[in-house]
Amino acid sequence: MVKTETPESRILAGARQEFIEHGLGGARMQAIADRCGVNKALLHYYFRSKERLYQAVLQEIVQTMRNAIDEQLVTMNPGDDIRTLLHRFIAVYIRTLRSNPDFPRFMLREMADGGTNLSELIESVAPMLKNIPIEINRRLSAGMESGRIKRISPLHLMLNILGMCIFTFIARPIVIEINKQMPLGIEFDAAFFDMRIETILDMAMHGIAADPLSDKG
Amino acid sequence: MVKTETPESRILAGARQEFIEHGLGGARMQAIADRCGVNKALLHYYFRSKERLYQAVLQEIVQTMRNAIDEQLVTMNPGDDIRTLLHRFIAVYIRTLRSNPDFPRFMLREMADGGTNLSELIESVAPMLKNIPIEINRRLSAGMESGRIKRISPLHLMLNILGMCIFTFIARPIVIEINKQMPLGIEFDAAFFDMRIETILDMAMHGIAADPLSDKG
DNA sequence: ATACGGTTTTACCAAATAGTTTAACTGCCT
DNA sequence: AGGCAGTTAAACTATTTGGTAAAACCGTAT
Repeated sequence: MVKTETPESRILAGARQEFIEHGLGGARMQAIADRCGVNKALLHYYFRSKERLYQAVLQEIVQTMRNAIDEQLVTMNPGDDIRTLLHRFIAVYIRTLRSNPDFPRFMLREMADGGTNLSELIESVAPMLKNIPIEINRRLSAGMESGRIKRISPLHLMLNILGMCIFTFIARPIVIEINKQMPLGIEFDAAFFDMRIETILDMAMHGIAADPLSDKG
Repeated sequence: MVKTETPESRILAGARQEFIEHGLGGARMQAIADRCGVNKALLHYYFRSKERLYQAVLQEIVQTMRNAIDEQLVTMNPGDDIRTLLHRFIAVYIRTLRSNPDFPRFMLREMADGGTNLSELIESVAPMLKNIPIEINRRLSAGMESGRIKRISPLHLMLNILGMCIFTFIARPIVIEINKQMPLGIEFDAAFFDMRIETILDMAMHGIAADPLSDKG
């Protein structure tokens, strides 16, 4: 008799949607209640206040992301070369965000609001922002010394890679809108995201390789 | 006797700040009035409602961006090669956003809110999203046929370049926060943004050059 | 049946807030 | 002085909304 759908979980689900769509300030408790077909009083019964409910939702999302990423990271082997590392890194990002398409929107709003929970969010993304870059940086340093990899600021490299990954999802509504105005036949399907991974990896690898072209002074 | 500071302009300035910091829903008319040392009634005297005031602010921001970009674009010459075009494109983006650091924040919130005004925003950014890419695409096609440039989807290329440019500003609060937790001596100064332009251009150019490395099947 | 936890219903409170109104004030022009 | 546009002050309305209170409802286990 395992209840797969407790009132709490239903409320959390409804609240998550509402918060994602309208943010903390814009969300309405009544709307949340309506979403999950539950009485407004029950929201306060389970979660003391709107603020606490929001925190619960935040925690849930962060936890989901953390798990998804950790799950993928265990496949990362210290013996892998830089290309494999970057590939894994990029794939983790794209795939995890793809299966949690709400996360970027949620995070963007948090950031736009000045994000009181920003540091918490950052900490939750620490595995991505710290551990992996450190591992990658080690390969980079080695590569630089051996001359196979060009001197590049790790920060800039990370900004570039993360930007290419995350912007994919940020631009989604824009691309869809443009697609409406002048159809380009763009679909956000599995193939698209796989192509994204390959393209980003390719650009990153060529970007860090020691100058194969001599179009720079 | 030119009034450089009309009541309207003062109100718009105050409103812009308030809307940027708290969004349409979060902004308070009283707070706007306080910001510019003006009576609340005057807000309604000049701008009928909160919604209209917001629209006015939106228009102002969009116009500012459009002007800044147009201004830079006139320097773009059809005879320029792909590298020059990309450099100009990237520089316009970085520099324009840098001198209007509020814009990304404002736009992100608009997008997070589902952006009723999104299509308008997109149209305003059309010169960047359409005209230039078209010009660049022409060079790309020519380069691809001649074999100097590798086959790459223009959409993916644009997502990559725009991502690297825009994420610079999106990540700003994150980088600052991380810098607090473990100081890396990162400054968002002119040198940093110039370096950003060079790095992005470099990565983009190497990314599109016909395979100089053979690390791909 | 009955006692109980979870749930609903309904009504209500208190605070915040957009917007209105009206009278008074202020500087400027004639 | 008198008038006028711009501006302020302050009280007020109407509405929304988070949160509370209390009574009733309902299924279930004892």
